[in-house]
Amino acid sequence: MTREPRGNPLFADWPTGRPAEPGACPIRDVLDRVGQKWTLLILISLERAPQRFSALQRSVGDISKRMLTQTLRELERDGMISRTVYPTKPPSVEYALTELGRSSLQPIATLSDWASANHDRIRAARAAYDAAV
Amino acid sequence: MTREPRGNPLFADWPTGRPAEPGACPIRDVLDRVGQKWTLLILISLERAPQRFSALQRSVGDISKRMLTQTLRELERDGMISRTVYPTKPPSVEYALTELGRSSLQPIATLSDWASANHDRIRAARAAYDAAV
DNA sequence: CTGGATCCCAGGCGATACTG
DNA sequence: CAGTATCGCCTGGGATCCAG
Repeated sequence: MTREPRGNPLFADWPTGRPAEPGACPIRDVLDRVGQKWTLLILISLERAPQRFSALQRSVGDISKRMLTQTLRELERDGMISRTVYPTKPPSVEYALTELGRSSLQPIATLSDWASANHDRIRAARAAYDAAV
Repeated sequence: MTREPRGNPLFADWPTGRPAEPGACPIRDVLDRVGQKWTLLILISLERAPQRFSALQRSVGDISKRMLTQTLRELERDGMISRTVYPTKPPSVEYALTELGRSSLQPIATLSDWASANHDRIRAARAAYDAAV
């Protein structure tokens, strides 16, 4: 409640804009990932069962190979999923959630539940706002 | 667990790409908002106290007027915040969380807690991944 | 003081074609 | 099968100037 020199210390290294430390803020860091177009779809799809590249692509829907690869790489780098290569004649690669990845789905479910529960209110608010143009 | 014609029904209208229904999927809908660069900062900043435009701008940090205005509009449209104009000589406008907005901060806090708790693991995973180039 | 209008760039993302 | 490479579009978002 006291004065702060420039906003809340909490915010000090928040915005992504700061070129200082990439990944400085945990929340931004996680949110930037989760906010990406395909991340959640992939995580949820993998929650049902470990899957191979093409199965994943079919499961997720209309994702391009490019984005599937890219998102999988990022998730792998973050330790959310594992990638196992089986050196068969046509190579097959299986992706699976790690413990970390699985644990992330719990808080995400909380948010998702809120979204489902309040979506009607949001839509109503939008309709009202738009009507009031 | 049965066969689905084209992936999980859950995914049917998920991706933002679908021009069919904007806001068809609650989770995408909410996530697209929350994933935006400034949304969370503004919500959290307003949680501390209702604030006026310029106070908000200072509080959030290095946000431009453009983005502040835009994000506030979207949040207002979604019914997450309220906007009250006081017709003083130089007009002043106060923004505050609505009940809906306040309620959204709870699930967000859950996610945020997870992020804080696991950020070290994520950073470690990244370091390991990058080292293994 | 609180925005709106405009300009412009970087990056996200899709489509397509090629490879081990 | 599981990617990689390239291109090109479109949007997010910063900077700047204008207005009530």
